[in-house]
Order: sequence, then C-alpha cells, then structure tokens
Amino acid sequence: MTLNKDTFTGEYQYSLDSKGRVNIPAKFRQSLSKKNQNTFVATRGQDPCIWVYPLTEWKKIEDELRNLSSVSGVHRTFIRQIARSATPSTCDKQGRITISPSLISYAQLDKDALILGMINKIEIWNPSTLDKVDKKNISDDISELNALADKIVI
Amino acid sequence: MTLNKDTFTGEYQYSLDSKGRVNIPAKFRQSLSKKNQNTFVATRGQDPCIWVYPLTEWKKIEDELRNLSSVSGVHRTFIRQIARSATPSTCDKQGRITISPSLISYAQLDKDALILGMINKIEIWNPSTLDKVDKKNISDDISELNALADKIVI
DNA sequence: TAAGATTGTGGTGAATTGTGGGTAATTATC
DNA sequence: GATAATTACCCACAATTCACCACAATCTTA
Repeated sequence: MTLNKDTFTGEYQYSLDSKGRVNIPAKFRQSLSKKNQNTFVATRGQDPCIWVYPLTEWKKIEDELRNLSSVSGVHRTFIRQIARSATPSTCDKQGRITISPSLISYAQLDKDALILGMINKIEIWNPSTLDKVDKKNISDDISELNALADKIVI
Repeated sequence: MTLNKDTFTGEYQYSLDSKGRVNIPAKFRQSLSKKNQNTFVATRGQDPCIWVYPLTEWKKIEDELRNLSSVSGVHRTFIRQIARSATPSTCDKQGRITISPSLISYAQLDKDALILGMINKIEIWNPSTLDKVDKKNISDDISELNALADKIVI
C-alpha cells in the first residue's frame, strides 16, 4: 500500500558507505513522483541532521530564497546558511544518493544512518545523536507542544 | 543532477593560483545558461567577500542601480561601491575566471578560496574570514534568522 | 516451502574535474 | 616603433567523481 505521492513515513537504519552514499528506502523511491527525476536535494537541518527534499519541494524553498534581498545582512546570512550546504543528488541505479563531506560532518554521521520519513521531507540522523536530542527536546518543549494542540487535530 | 538554470548551491574549497585565477565549480558551469556566454561579473560584496554574478544576472543589477536616484548620498555610495569594482571575466577552457588584484585584496584572499553558491550569485571567501563573520552574524541575528526559517523553510 | 523478484552493499573502470605551467597574443612604456 | 610586461589561451597530468556491475540478504508469491 502506498500513501500520497511525495509523502514519506517510517524509519529505516541503513549504512553510510566509504564513499558517502546512503540508500533511500525503496518505499520512499516508490512514492517519489516522476517529475522529481529521481533527484533529491540534501541540506542542513535545523537540528543536527540532514534534511533531504524531493527536487520539486526544494524548488519552492529556492524560490523563496531568490526573493530575499541581498541588501539586508540578515537575509544574506540566512541564504548562506541554507544554500551553502544544499547539494542535489540523483539516485544511482541501486537507489542511493551521495552525501557531501560537509553535511556528513555536520550531522556527525558515522557508519550507521537512520532515515526518517517526515511527511514532505526525509531526515538522516546519526542514531545516537537522535536519541540524545529527542529526549532533551521532548522534556524541554512540553509547553510548546501543548500550544500546538490548538493548531492541529490528530 | 542540476537544479534550475543559473542557480547555485553548495560549497567548494579551491585554490587561488599565482595568476589570480580561481576555478568555477563544474556544477556551477553546468547550470549556467548559454546566454551568459561563459561570462561572470565579479564585484565587491557587501560582506568582505567577492560576489560573482552570471552576466545576465548582473545586467539586472545594473538596471536596478540605474533606477536608484543619485540625489541621495547613500545611494551614490552604494552604487559606487558596487560599480567601480565590477569586472567581467570569461571562463577559460579549464573553467577558471581571473580575479582582479583589488578584489583579491578586498576579500583578503590568500591561497585558499571558498566558493559558495548563493542561489542567484556566487561568493568567494577567505575561509577564515567567513568563519569569523558567519559566526558573528548568526549569534547577532539569531532571532531574526529563526523568524525567517519559520516563514520559509518547509 | 521453494522459486523468483526485489533490495541493500561493496567494488571497479571510465570519464570528468582541478591545478600547474608554457606559449602566443595583446597591451603598455619609453 | 621596439621592447617589456601583462594578459589570454592552450596543453598535460593527477586526483576525484560518477555510472555501472555483481553478489548476498530479504521479501513475495505461488
């Protein structure tokens, strides 16, 4: 059974090989719509992990960035943070993408890579990092989570 | 895989050779559309770095500058900064452009040059300068940056 | 349960890319 | 107008990257 196109859920533990390649779960590849041309764009997440967008989804972000003015210092810093690490990568015949060395070090990736479906994007974590960050966030953010309840029904 | 034409992302560390040449990353050259005739325009950035525009993109900037009133002193200073140092340069067969000595000294470039994709333009930094400037910017403007992220990142 | 298909992982060879240097053409100087 | 200095163009090598192939483990299906 498949969900909507370009929607990702579930978690998978794969390995990062010596060339910086990680497998994209077969289910994710199947739900990826044609117009993405088997291509993802990886960039730094807000957390210490890698965010991987389908090409079309990334283009939305790109358009927003393009509309920011470089006269503003804050805008420049913002564009730099995101654009700098953004690297497009097409799945090879085996379904893997290549992660750039700078992203690997940003997410402190080692041999193991935890792949998470995050609805419209994919996250890649070092399993032990996620473990720590997750525990900390959940205890820190209880009040904010409660506020979310007003905005979303699940 | 390439994104939209004339869109630049990613970071690359290359060397500035004794003749003042720096390589333009192959990926950038590929995404450069034909009408640019392999030509870029380099000028002073608003930060201590060099801004490199594809020719066609530069022409848009020129038009915008033309429309700024010269009555305002602030405007004149702004135009002068950008216009006086703007130098066109065509890629040689190896994909390099030549940077003028005055721009090299403005950006305090040494042997290493860090090339950043900034969506519609390219930045060339001395790595150690970027490190300092970027950290300072991020800590100074963290709340504004977060606000932008909430608005734009998906 | 067995056969077939699919999926994840490692490695190999070919093509591309980055870098240094050399030669010709152009510009500047006296 | 001759010479020097600078600039632009081209060649060659080393390193990296990319596309492809092969195998083993897993899942599907009859």
